[in-house]
Amino acid sequence: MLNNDVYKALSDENRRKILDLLYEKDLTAGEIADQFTMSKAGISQHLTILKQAELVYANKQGQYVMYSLNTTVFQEVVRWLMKFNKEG
Amino acid sequence: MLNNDVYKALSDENRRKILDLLYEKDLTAGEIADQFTMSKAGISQHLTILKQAELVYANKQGQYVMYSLNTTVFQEVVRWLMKFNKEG
DNA sequence: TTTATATTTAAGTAATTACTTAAATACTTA
DNA sequence: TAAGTATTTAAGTAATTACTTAAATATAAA
Repeated sequence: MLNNDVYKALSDENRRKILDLLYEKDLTAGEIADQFTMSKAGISQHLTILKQAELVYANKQGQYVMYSLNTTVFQEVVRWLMKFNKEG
Repeated sequence: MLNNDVYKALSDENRRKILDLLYEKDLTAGEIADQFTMSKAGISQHLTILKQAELVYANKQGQYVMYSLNTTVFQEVVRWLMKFNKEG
């Protein structure tokens, strides 16, 4: 995991929205795409970036790919940001 | 403050390094630039992006501009990230 | 007031990013 | 096996980003 990949992944509004959706529940690529006006291919590319940053897991289930959050990487970002935060 | 500006600002490695430097102590634009191989103009542009995201303050002191952290905005980012964090 | 120093702004450019559509791949079901 | 559905990959493009150098602005000091 490259630290830079995580911040780059988080820098896109659509990708942050994907994370918000996955926070509610696990979703297939198609279910995620349904929440956007963008093409499925575009969403697939965003999912690849999130996967590479290790912010999400992808599990093939038959012809579907189920996406879920990988919460472990968020910690590192929070840890770095927390040091700037008055409230610790 | 636009939320998106903050994530965009944090997505660049050089800008994160600037924040790390300012965490140690307040610095003038020139002192910051001295820590990089990049041109002073390039650093000035990065500082503008950090200012716009309200991650730093800029205070003119004579011919110098003293930069310092604005810690308040970090909180919002931490708050969003924390929800994804098991330990949050 | 001239000269030097600090910083920003402007203009241009190369690289990267976020998309698109079309084609390919993988699986399911008739 | 053929056809349908889900997803990814490829190829192309427009917009954005991160830089550069040169010029402009502001202050300080000779």
